[in-house]
Amino acid sequence: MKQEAKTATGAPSTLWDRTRQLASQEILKTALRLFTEQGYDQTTIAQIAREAGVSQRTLFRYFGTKEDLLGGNQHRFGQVLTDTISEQPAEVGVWEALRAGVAAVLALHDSREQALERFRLLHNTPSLRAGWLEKRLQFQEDLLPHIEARMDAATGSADPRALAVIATAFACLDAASMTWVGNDGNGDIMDLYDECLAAVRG
Amino acid sequence: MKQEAKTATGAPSTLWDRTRQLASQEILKTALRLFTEQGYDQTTIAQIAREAGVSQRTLFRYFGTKEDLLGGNQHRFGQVLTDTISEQPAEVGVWEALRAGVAAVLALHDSREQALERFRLLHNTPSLRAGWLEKRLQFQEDLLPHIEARMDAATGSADPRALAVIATAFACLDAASMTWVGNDGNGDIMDLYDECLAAVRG
DNA sequence: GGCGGGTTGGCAGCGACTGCCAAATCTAAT
DNA sequence: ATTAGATTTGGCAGTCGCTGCCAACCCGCC
Repeated sequence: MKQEAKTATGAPSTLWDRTRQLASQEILKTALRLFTEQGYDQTTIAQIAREAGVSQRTLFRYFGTKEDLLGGNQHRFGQVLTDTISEQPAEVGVWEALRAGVAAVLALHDSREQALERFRLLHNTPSLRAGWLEKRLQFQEDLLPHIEARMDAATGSADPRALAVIATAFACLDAASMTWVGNDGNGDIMDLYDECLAAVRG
Repeated sequence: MKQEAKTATGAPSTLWDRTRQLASQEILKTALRLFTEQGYDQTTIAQIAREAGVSQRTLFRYFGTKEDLLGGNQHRFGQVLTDTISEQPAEVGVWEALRAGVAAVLALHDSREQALERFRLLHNTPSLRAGWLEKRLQFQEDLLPHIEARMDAATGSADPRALAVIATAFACLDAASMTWVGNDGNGDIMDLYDECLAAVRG
């Protein structure tokens, strides 16, 4: 296992890796199809593996958990988030920096339809929501030092303010996306996000 | 199992229910002890059942999931929250009403030590955190109409503001309790909560 | 052709959780 | 007291997500 040349594109070199990637995509596609067709909880790993033409064991080697099959490369979300925020010029305020990060993450989706589909699945499946929220917690933790640096906050643990600001940003994103889904994808999420923040910061 | 008992007049009357309640408490106590002793994930249902003197099957009949063993009254949290908030006089603002609800819920814990113990378990065990967050989502949903009524918000789903306010309150509670745990229970959570809210609302 | 490193698949097993069924128990009526 | 009826309990098997282990396999390389 050697992952070099990440980020898609170009030459995956060895034919081997190409096969791997193909299998990976096939699994992902099958999983997403079954999830939307019959629901997340009603779809078993065994079924996905069978229809994708791999063994269960191999499926688990590609994707460690069932949640990972949702495709979202959710770990990339965190990467993009922290990267975008840390790239903001120093004089940019915390709220603006966070807004930029949120926008960058939202821009990751291929299409509005795909985003809506995923969001809907996420919001309507309790077991998925839980996992997502947990991942969000990880993001918050990763973001902490960057935000603390932008405030006059000490990095000690006695100051909850940076954490509160981050959590609030996520809370607004949550409220916005939930409303967005409820509206069947009409309107712009970022507008809703701004509206939420305005309501909170009065 | 037991015999005799004509204690006339308890509110719960039937000796039967009393036995049930006893068993329930025994299970809860055993579970909490084992959780703090060896960690949540390292404790199996089989072990709890064995040490509590009931069958696995019965344990699952009392508490539907392992998470429920953490302190059964989490569903009461939601009750107290919504009750407290809806009891606030109409002229009280949303933030104040939410603050009252948070304070009421925090007052539910028997002691500071117990609260700290539970919070620590919650914050340090990923699987537990996820479940807790999901329950919080339910609370948010239950709270929505009450908060919307206090704002000029329409009850339609197009307005994310009420949701954002609620989610922000929870976010601040999160940040506060996390900091509190990090500080080994020193200080008052409500002070931290106020600090968080101040940082967010400028 | 043969070799070594990474990959695959199957199998057994764990832990949470559920359905089913029979035995033990409590409650109420005879 | 002795029934009958409604509950509760425990055990057993089975599902589902997930992991460890091991043999078979496929690749590029000598």
